[in-house]
Amino acid sequence: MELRQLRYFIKAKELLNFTEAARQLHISQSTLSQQIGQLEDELGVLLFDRLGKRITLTEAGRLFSGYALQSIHEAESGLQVLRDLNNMNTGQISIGLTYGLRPILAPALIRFMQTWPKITIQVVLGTSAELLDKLSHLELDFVLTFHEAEKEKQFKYQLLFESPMTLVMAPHMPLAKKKNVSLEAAAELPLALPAQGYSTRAFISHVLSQKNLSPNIALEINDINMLLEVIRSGEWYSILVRTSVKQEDGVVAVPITGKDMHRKAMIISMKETYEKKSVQSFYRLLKETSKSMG
Amino acid sequence: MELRQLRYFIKAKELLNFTEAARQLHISQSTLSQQIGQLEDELGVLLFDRLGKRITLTEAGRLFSGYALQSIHEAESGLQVLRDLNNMNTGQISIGLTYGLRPILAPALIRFMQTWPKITIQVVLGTSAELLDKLSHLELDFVLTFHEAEKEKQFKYQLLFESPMTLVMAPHMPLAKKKNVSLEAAAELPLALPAQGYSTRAFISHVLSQKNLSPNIALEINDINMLLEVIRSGEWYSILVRTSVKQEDGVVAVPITGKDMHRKAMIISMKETYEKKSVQSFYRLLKETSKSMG
DNA sequence: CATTATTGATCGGTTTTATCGATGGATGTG
DNA sequence: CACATCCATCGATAAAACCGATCAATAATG
Repeated sequence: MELRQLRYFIKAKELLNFTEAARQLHISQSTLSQQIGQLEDELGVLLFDRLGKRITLTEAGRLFSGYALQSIHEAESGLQVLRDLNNMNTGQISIGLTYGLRPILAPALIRFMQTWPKITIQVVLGTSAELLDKLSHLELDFVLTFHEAEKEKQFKYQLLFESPMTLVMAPHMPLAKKKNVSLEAAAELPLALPAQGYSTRAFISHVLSQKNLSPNIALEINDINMLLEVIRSGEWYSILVRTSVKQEDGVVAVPITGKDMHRKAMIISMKETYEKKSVQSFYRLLKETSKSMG
Repeated sequence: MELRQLRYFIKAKELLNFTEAARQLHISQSTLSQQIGQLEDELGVLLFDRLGKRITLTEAGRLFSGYALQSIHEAESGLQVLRDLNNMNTGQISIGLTYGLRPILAPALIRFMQTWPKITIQVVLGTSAELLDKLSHLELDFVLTFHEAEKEKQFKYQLLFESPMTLVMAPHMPLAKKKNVSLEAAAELPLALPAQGYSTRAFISHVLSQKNLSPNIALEINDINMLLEVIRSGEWYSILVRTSVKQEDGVVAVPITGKDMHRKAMIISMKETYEKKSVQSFYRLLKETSKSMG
């Protein structure tokens, strides 16, 4: 059993396709097939079921993959520790980001890349659930998302800021001059909301159902920028976290009243794994950037 | 970086002697030297300081070794999981044992070897501190020891039984017929005690100093059997946990009064690491064996 | 202090093995 | 039914792990 074989196995497990996995690993398909076979021989069990051309993970493969992943991760953490020790400042950071928090990451990202030019950064957009799943599989260094639910034991949570939910509309709308607006009033309006799957949408649905309100949802859009464009037209209203809306978007955001009508922006990372110097530095940048937010 | 290299590194780190490490790894010294060198090249740091013929771990080596060990351990846990899944019932168990608990392990060991004939068992005798150190370095599956001090977060504790401290003497001594005896009385007697380093000795010293008693220690012996032999002569008394003394030893054990005068026999293992089926079975045997104890 | 033994690094040469391209069988797909 | 796609297998090749011999440095010994 060698780390090389574990790496091959993990990639094959992720893609469930030897040909593609071999391509991504920069080896030939035959090599991958042989190395997986060799690993299976050594372990004494099949890791994949070969049903003709399709392959699926066996129960053994599922059990083993967690340990394989952890083994690889420990070795790479060791490497990273030594890099940090020597201030090599190289390596990669993988960040999970939900759509609503994009405006937060951008400025921090720019400042980070100026101080850590040799670090490669990968940003993965996705839903909160998807990203936390990736995080727990050690595919991400941390996740930036809104989070109010109960905390899981395996994760570490750092609060960045709290931000109120706002009713978003074109500047010329009558409500635009109000200091705030009630959720009940908002539910009556023709709404254009982020599509299902977005954490903001789930949050809105949750608070509405708690108050037994059935909103007037006229439009669902998969993209925040397009959503804002639609709002600017003045036909519809939307409900978004205030920090999702920037000044230059040309819309007005009026806070919605109520004690639960604010969201908590969090950095979520794995507890009890080595945290690279560069990642720690990124946390500081995010917290500084966030001071003015909320 | 491959597991092979990590295994070589760990062995070299343990022995701080490449020649001997290579011998134990069944490879030549030149191979070990090359593989360590290759690993160091890849990591970009020296893991060992070469001061002529002596080698010592560098700071980098110290940092890295924890991750290397963990990486190897995860891979081997994965292997063990699959063996358990297939009821292969092979492998090795390493047990840390303190002297005072030898009588507990022996019967469980015999029954275990009857039901799990293909499992190799390694028993390591040592002081509690030594063994817990080995445990935390994943060199042992579990440790069998008396333990009253506070619990450490990384360990899991399973209570086997509690057993009173007793005054041990030859059967013909006057005190031998008493139901119990006070610590104060015991401190006056000529005592033959286990030597420094034994957990029982540390415990005795601790309770005596708490009561401001200075005992009359006439003899210190490094071996429980020899200690008992000396006691049988009738010249001295000793203080031991009751379970350390068997019927056939030909001595009498009279409980010492006082609420803290009993010791807790524990199974201590690592939290959050995979526990082999065979080890779990060993726990059950130990608990059954212990029911009659205390 | 000179001698000897021991240790780790290095250098060719050998063996092992990881890898590749080609091929074939199996299985979906149009 | 032809066709594309996927994984396993085979022989050949390149890479690497490994070994024995040797050397320099150092510790141990008399």
